[in-house]
Amino acid sequence: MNQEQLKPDKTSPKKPRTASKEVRRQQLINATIDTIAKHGLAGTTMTIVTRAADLSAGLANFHFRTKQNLLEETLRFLAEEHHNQWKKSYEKANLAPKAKLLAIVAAHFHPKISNRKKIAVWFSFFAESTARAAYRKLADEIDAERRNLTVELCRQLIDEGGYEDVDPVNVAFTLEGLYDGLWLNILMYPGEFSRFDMMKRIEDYLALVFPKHFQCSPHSNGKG
Amino acid sequence: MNQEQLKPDKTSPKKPRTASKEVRRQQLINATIDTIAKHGLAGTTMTIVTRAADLSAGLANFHFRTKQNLLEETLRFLAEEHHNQWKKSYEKANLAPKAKLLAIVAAHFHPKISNRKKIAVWFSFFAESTARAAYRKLADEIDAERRNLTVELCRQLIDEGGYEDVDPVNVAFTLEGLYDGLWLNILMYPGEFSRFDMMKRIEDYLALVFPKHFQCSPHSNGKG
Amino acid sequence: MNQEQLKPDKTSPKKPRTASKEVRRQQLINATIDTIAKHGLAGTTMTIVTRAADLSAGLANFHFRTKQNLLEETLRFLAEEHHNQWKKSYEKANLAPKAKLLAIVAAHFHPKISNRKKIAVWFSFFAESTARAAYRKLADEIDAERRNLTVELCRQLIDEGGYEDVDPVNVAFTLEGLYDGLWLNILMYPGEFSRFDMMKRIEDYLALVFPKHFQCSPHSNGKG
Amino acid sequence: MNQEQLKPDKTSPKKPRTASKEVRRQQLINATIDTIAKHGLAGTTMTIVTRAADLSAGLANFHFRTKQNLLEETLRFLAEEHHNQWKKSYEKANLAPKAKLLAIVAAHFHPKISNRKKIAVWFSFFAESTARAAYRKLADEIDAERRNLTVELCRQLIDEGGYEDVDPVNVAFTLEGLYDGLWLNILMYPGEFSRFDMMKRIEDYLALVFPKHFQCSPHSNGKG
DNA sequence: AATGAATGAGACTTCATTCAT
DNA sequence: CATGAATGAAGTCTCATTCAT
Repeated sequence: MNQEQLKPDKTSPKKPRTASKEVRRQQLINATIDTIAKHGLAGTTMTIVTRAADLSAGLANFHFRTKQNLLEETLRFLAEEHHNQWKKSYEKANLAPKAKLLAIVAAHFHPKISNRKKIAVWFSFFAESTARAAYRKLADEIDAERRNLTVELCRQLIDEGGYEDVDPVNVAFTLEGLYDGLWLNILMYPGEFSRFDMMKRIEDYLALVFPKHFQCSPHSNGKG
Repeated sequence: MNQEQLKPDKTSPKKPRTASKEVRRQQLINATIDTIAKHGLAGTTMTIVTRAADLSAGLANFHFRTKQNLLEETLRFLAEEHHNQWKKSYEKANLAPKAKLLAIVAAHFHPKISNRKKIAVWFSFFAESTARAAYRKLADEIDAERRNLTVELCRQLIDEGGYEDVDPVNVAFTLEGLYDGLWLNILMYPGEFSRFDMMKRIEDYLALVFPKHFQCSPHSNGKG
Repeated sequence: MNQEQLKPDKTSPKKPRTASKEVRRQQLINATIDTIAKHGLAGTTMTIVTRAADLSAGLANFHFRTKQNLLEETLRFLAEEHHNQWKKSYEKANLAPKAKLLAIVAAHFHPKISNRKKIAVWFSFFAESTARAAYRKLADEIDAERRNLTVELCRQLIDEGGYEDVDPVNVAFTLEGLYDGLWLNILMYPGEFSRFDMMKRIEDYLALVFPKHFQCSPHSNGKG
Repeated sequence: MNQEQLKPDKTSPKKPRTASKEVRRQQLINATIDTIAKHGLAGTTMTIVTRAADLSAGLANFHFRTKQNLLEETLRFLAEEHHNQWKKSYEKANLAPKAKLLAIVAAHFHPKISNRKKIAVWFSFFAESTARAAYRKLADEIDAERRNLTVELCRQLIDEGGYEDVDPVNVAFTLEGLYDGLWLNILMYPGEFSRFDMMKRIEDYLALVFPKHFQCSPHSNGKG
C-alpha cells in the first residue's frame, strides 16, 4: 500500500534524516488517515500521528503549521484522490452514458477509495461538518460536480430509453444517498460486504430505473 | 422542545436546587445532544455540556461518573427513542405489510427523530464506531431488529404481489443504506430537504420494487 | 470486634434511623480507622469513610464539622485508648517496678492496641506529623507521660539491683525506640510476627540491662 | 545540598531551557522529597512539586507519566541511595565483622541518609505501604539484604566471642527495629537528637549483647 | 530539514462541604 | 437526626505548539 512504502523500514539501522517537502507531507497525511481510522477524530493527537509517521513532533508543525491545517489537508487529499479516480475513468472518450455512469459507480467503490480506513475518515469529517464549515465546503464541491454529471448522464439515458416517468435529478440524489449509505454499511459491518456486493446493489437499483439499459442480477443472500 | 422546558429560566431569581435523578440525567443528555450537534464530538467538553444544561461541573460526574459514560448514555437514549418511535407505529395491530413498512419509514424521518441536531449526533457516533466498539454494538442492535422486520415485510409483499425476481434481503439492505444516505443529505445540505422529500424518495424506490403496492409519485425538482 | 457491633447489620431489612450522638461518632471513628488502614491517609475520602460507616455524607459533617477534625478525633481516640490501656494495668496498686514495666510493655502489644489496622493509622499520623503540628502534639503528650514513668521505674530497678552503669533515661528512650520499631515490623511484615515475639524481644533487651530482674528467654528463630 | 545546586537561580535573567533527561528527573525527585517532607504525602500535589523544582506542570508528566510513578521513583531513589551508602562502607575488604557492623550502623545514620527530610519521606511511604503493595515491595528488598548480612555478621561475632546464648537472628531483628524506632524519634522530636546520640544508643545495645567486642559508653543525659 | 524537551492552557475528574428536604 | 443532590475549587493529566539545538 502506498503509505507503507513511504514509512521508513523500522528494522533498517538508519533512516534518511532528510526528505523532500512533498514526501514528508504525504507521510504525515497517510499517518493522519491511519490514526483517524484507528482512534477516531477525537482520539487523534499530534503525538500519535507523528509517531505513526515515525517523525518528530516538531516536523508536523513545520510542514502543516497547525493540527487543524493538517486535518484539512488530509481531507483535501482524500477529496482529490476521489475526484481523480472517477474523473479518469469518466473522461475516457467515446464511452456511452451507461458505461460512464458505471465508471463513476466503480470509482466510488474502488478499493483505493472505499476501503474501511478511508471511509472511517470520511465519516469523521462528515460528522464534524456541522461544527466546521470548512469540511462541508470541501466535501460539497466534489459532490456537486459528480452529481451534476450524474444528472446529465441520466438525462441521456432517459432520452435513449424513453423512460418518460423518470426524474433525472431525483435519481441522481437517490444514487448519492445510496453511495453514502452503502459506505456506512462498510464502516459499520466490517468484513460483511465486498465492493461487488455494493456495486451490485447499485446496479439493481439502476436496473429498476433504466430496465432497458441495466439487467437485474440474479438473487443472492445480500451479504456477499 | 423537551430540553427547553427543563432548562430553568435564567432570568428567574431562583432555580430549584434539587431535582430527581431522572430529570437531571435527561437534562444532561439533552445538553449533550445540543453540544455535539453544535461543536462536534471532538469539540464537546464537559464544561460546555454542563453550562448548556445550566448545571455545575461536578453534577455530571455525580450522575454519569465519566464523560465517556455520558456519551454512551446519550447514544443509548437516541437509540431507544428511535426504537420506540417505529415500534409504536409498527405494532398497531391489523396493519397491512405495506402500511407497516411505511410506518417504519415515517418513523425514521419523524421530526422528533430525524432533525438535523440528532442526525449530527448519530453520525458523530458512527464515525467513532471504529475506535469505540461500544458505539457500534449499540447501533447494531437497533438496526438489526428493524432490518429483520423489514425483510419479513418484504417477504409478505412479495407473496402478495408475486414479485418473483425480488430478493427481500437485498431490498432491506438497500433501504437501510438509503435511510442513512438520506440522513447524511439532511446533515450536509441543511435547509434543502424536507422530510417529505426524503420519504418520497424512499417511496419512489419502493414503487420500482413493488409496483403493485406503491405508486411512483409525480415529478419534482428533487429539492423539495 | 468493637466497631463491628456498631455497624448496622446490612442484611437486616431496616436499620435504626436515629442513634445517639456518641454511637454515631464512634461509628464514624471506627470507619475512619478501617479506611486509613485500607487506603492510606491520602486515599481516605469522606465518601469512603461514610460508606464504610453505612451513613450518609452529610452526617459526618454534622458530627465532626470537617474532615480534618474527624481525623484528629480519630487520632485522639487511639491515643486515649492506648493511654487507658497501660494506665489501667499500671495503676494496679502493690505492683513491683518490674511488674509495672512489663505491664506497660504488655499494654503496648495488646491486641486491642497493636493490631495491624491501628498501627497503620498510627504511622499515617506519624508520617504527617511534620506537616501537621496538631498530630505531633497529640502523640507527644501520651508518649511523654509514659516515658517519664518508664524512667522512674528504671531508676527504681537500678536502685533495687545496683546496676551502676545503667542510665535510666537512655534505657527509656531505647525502649520507646524499640516499641515503635517493632510496631513498624508488624506493619511491614504482616503475619510474620506475633505479639509474643515482640514482647519477648523487649524482654530480651531488659534481661541484658537488668539481668537480676529479667531472664533471657531461650533461643527461637526470631520469626515466631 | 544537591538539589539546591540544580535549582536555577530565580534572580538570574535566564535559566537554561533544556537539560538532559537525567538532570530533570533528579530535579523533580529532589523537589518531591522536599515537598513530602514539608506538606506530607497527602498534601503533596504536582503543582507544589513542579513549582518547587521551578519547572512547568507538563514536564513532570513528560518525564514521569503519572504522579504515582514519580512517587515510586522517588522512593526507589531513596532506597538505592541508602543501599549504596552502606554497601560502599561494608564492602571495604579486610574489615573485621565488628567494623562491618558499625559501618552499616553509621551508614544508617549518615547525614545524607538520615536527615529529617528524608526520614519524613520514608515514613510517609511506610504508612502507605498497607495501601500500596509497590511501596512495601521496594522497602522490603533493601531491608532483607541488609538484615541477612547483619545476621551473618552477628554469627561471626558469636563465633569470635563465644556468646553462647545469643541468637543472631533475634539480634538482627532487634537492631532493625531500633534503627526504625530511632529514626522515628528524629522525625518526631526534631532538634533533640544528634546522629551521634542515635549511634551511641545502638552501640550501647551492642555492648550489652557482645560485651567483648563493644564498650558501653559513659553516661549521658540521653538527649545529646 | 529535523529533533524532542519544554510550556501552559484547558480538559476531565475528585472531593470536602453545603443545604433543601 | 438524617439524607443525598449539588456545588465549585483544586487536583491530575493531556496535548497543540514553541524553540534551542
